Amino acid sequence: MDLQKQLNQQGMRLTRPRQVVMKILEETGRPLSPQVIHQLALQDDENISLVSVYRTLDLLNELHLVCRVHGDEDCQGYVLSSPGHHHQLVCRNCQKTVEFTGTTELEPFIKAIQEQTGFQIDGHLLQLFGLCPQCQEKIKKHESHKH
Amino acid sequence: MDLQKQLNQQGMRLTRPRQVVMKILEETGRPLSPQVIHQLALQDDENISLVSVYRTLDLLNELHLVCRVHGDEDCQGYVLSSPGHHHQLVCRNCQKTVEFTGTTELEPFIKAIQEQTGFQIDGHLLQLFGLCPQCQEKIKKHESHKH
DNA sequence: ATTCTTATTGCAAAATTTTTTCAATAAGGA
DNA sequence: TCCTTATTGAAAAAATTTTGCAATAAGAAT
Repeated sequence: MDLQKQLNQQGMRLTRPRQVVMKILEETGRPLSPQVIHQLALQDDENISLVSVYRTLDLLNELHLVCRVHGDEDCQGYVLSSPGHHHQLVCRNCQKTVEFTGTTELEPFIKAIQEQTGFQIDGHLLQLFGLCPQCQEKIKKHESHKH
Repeated sequence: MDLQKQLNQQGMRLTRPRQVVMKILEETGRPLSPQVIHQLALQDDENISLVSVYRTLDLLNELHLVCRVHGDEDCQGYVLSSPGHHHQLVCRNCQKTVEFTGTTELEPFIKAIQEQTGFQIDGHLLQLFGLCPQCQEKIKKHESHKH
């Protein structure tokens, strides 16, 4: 559904800051911190405030239009996410992030843990890390130059 | 291996703050923020500084003796983690956290994603959420009282 | 035990990040 | 075009994290 409608239905409004944040996340396709989003907006001559970036990210997060991505050390970083349950696959070199699904494939695994631990499992957080095709190439070339 | 030895081998020292942080994490078995760890220490009459808690957590994290746990909204929260690759299963009611292994079971799944996306996957973050046995009981009782 | 070296601490201050307040603005239904 | 009010931006407050440095104490050596 259209963001405009989705917001209006709930008495909310599609404002400039919200459009800008969405656009930046769409175009970048990488996890971005509030600060970085703000700077990119300024570079784009969109004078939105950092405060609005925070507020917008909170909102989009509640609407499940973005999700957080967690690195090993740092947390923080938001990427767009499609409706429904998805997982993130992040390039550890360029941070490009793609979604993938597959809760079904996880089911038997989760069932097993459930039985082992007695926990009643009802949610999960799964992120994969690796090298995207482009970065694999880059690094291959770089390696060959060394020798 | 013994923490004392592990530190000394690398020219580091087992200090009071480090012992205290470890002890609190061991006893609590739940993800704790630096602030909370600090307060628990003070309650225990261990006058360590918040700065040391931060520094200790960084250190333990590098040594892979603790790991971060990420909630849906917030990040932040450290729990002990055993050597080797483990995953965390967190009770969404009481936060009690247990580890589980099972990278093997994940392999075929990861392979599939790898082929779909062209990424070369070399790491992952997996956390499960649910209710621990005790909280399941509590909630069951609570429910029955309502009716 | 005692001494010596230096890793580590704690404090104070700085830097950074996030939240709050509130008047001014602008989104969008009427 | 008007009207209501959700949302914004600016400033300030609050909270979190990092840094500099002198004092301390861990642990190896004597």
